[in-house]
Amino acid sequence: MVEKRIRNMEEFATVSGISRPTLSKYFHDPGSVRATTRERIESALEQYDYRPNIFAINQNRKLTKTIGILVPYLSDPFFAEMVRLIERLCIDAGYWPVVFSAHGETELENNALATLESLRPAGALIAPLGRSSDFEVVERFTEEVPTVVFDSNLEVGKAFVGNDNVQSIGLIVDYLCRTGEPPCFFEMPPVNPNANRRRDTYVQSMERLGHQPQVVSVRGGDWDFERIGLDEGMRLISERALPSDTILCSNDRLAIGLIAAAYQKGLRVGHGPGCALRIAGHDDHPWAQFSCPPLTTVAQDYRAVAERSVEILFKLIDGEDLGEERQMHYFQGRLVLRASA
Amino acid sequence: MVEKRIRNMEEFATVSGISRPTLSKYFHDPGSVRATTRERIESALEQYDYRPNIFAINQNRKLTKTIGILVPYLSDPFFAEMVRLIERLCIDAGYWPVVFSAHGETELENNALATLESLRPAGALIAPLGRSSDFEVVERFTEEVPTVVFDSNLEVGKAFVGNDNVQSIGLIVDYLCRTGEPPCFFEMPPVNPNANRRRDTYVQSMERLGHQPQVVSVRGGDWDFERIGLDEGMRLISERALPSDTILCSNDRLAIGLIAAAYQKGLRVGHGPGCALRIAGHDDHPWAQFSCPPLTTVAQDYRAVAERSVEILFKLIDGEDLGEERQMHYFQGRLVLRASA
DNA sequence: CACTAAACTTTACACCCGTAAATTTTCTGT
DNA sequence: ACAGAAAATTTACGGGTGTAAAGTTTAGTG
Repeated sequence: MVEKRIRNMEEFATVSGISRPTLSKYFHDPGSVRATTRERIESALEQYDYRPNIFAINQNRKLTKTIGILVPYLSDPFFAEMVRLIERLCIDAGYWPVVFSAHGETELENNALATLESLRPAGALIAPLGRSSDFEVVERFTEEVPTVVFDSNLEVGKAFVGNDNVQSIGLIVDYLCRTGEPPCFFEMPPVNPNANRRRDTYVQSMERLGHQPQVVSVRGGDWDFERIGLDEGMRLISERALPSDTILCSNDRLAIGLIAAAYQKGLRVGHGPGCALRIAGHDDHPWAQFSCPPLTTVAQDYRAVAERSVEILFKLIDGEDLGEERQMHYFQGRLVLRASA
Repeated sequence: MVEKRIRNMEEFATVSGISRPTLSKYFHDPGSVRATTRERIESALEQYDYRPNIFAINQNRKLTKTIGILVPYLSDPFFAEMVRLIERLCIDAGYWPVVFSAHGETELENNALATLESLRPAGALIAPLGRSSDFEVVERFTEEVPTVVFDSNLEVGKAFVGNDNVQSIGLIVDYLCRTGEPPCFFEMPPVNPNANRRRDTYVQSMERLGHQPQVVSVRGGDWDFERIGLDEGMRLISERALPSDTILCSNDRLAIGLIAAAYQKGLRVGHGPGCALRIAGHDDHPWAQFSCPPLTTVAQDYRAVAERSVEILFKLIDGEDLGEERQMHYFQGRLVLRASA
């Protein structure tokens, strides 16, 4: 590595003895220049530390290599895991993923979308806040940027990829009814369409099986799900307000909080003899297998959702026609039987 | 909102009746133009949807408003939480945080640093991988970009902010020795300097108190800590290989896995009568309070670390002289007594 | 109303790279 | 060795904004 700092492509052209337009071609696609030229450039790159200025590049390219990823709450292990998978797929495809979190707030989601749009990304993968999203803002964004919506099905963009909540909730309700007392449904005020869909499906599934649906709704409006599960769970147990000894939670985080509540109240959770409660969740969060007892739940197919989302986005970016209809891809949940129910 | 799309600042200058240099000043700092002018600009902004092109802005500014945040593993709840706090502080200060994760891999860390550097950020807050970081790459980065290192004290950059592991481990070792059988130390191959420091401090603390230190090291080299805690915990319990009934884990994630192992082996964890094991952790991870039983641990001061890191970075960015010496800020841990030990 | 400082406008150039067009060099196959 | 193709070079312009310099308008003061 030589002392001299290269400040722009012009200088690098001088020291490498390659013309600037050829260098520009090379940096855009190394395969587009002759092998001998490529070797000369690359040996120069080893001597002089130079990288093209990203801002100047993107200013002129209609199509940047940026892909925006927006999630409602990055500290939620579900989204953390989805982002991890998606990022990897983007990187491996030569894109540059940029992650934004709405931190659960409408205003920050709008900000993130605005910032993202001004980055002129090739495309975006977004999981909207849902209920508290500013619909028109999100819609306008999707009209400007090729976008795949995942997880939370806000009716915008050209495609949606997510979990088939009707199938997955049906699966676990069937299981719970088949193996013990029919479940009640434990939920908090829904933050997105998934939560509503899950509750409605629970009700329908119970009715289909000839049982009386019983929904337990507790307060709490932020993203601190385990806390809500714990606090409200403690209260419900104290007040003996749970209408069934089998509790299906709207999601795993709530279930983990509820399991903690049961533990602290001295109630044994599980399906064996001597157990007072059965608790089941939904999602198969990364932490679900480490609760005590491990959580029976329905696994969302994280990898399938991530892969299909990215796949469709790449098609959109490549200008492939996906037809007039808005595409919807639902992946089936998979029953994960552990000790809690 | 009017139909016509504004394509650049020139056009916006025409429609708003304000000259382009004044607009440029306004977008850089709204307070730098006269109130009447500001009002005219802002009323025009309501009519015409215009935002300056980020790429063109940053191409000319030596100092961008971008702040890079790099963590070793974004799905780790500790880092997810740190990123959440840091992002908020940056946004509130008018900066534009960009988050990168090394996904636990040296190569991706190097990539992220390279990408980040080419963004010409005003500054960066990085938690290096540590042991598997490419020291020279990280060092070179910190020479180019004002950087605050947090959590993992790689000896680079102008400042480090993190937890005082000597104090915090001393605290919990004291507590455990005072209230029951002296602890053994449960660790996996250290991924960063913190893990080493914690083990060494454990050994010293035990010797200081006149006890025989006993370190249980298990294999496992990735970031799947709970899994390691569970699998190796099951093995150790089966083989009766734990040298003490009190186990201090290198971090909370390991402890949560170990608690799950104890539960699955039918061992009661806690400090009451009838308990077979005491298990303690370190960090006060967001999930520590929801384990069964809730985890006794030492809380890192997340907020203090985030705030001090950002504060120092802003000073660095403002060109304040922090002196020749590399600054090191250690925050004290706080004992969090719950039911597990 | 005159004076002054602050704020604004006009003009012009810079930043770094993409890219098109015309020209020259190099490679490929016979 | 030679024609034709492929690839490189030279030249030139454009993109959207920052910013400096010089000139003009505005606001504030007495």
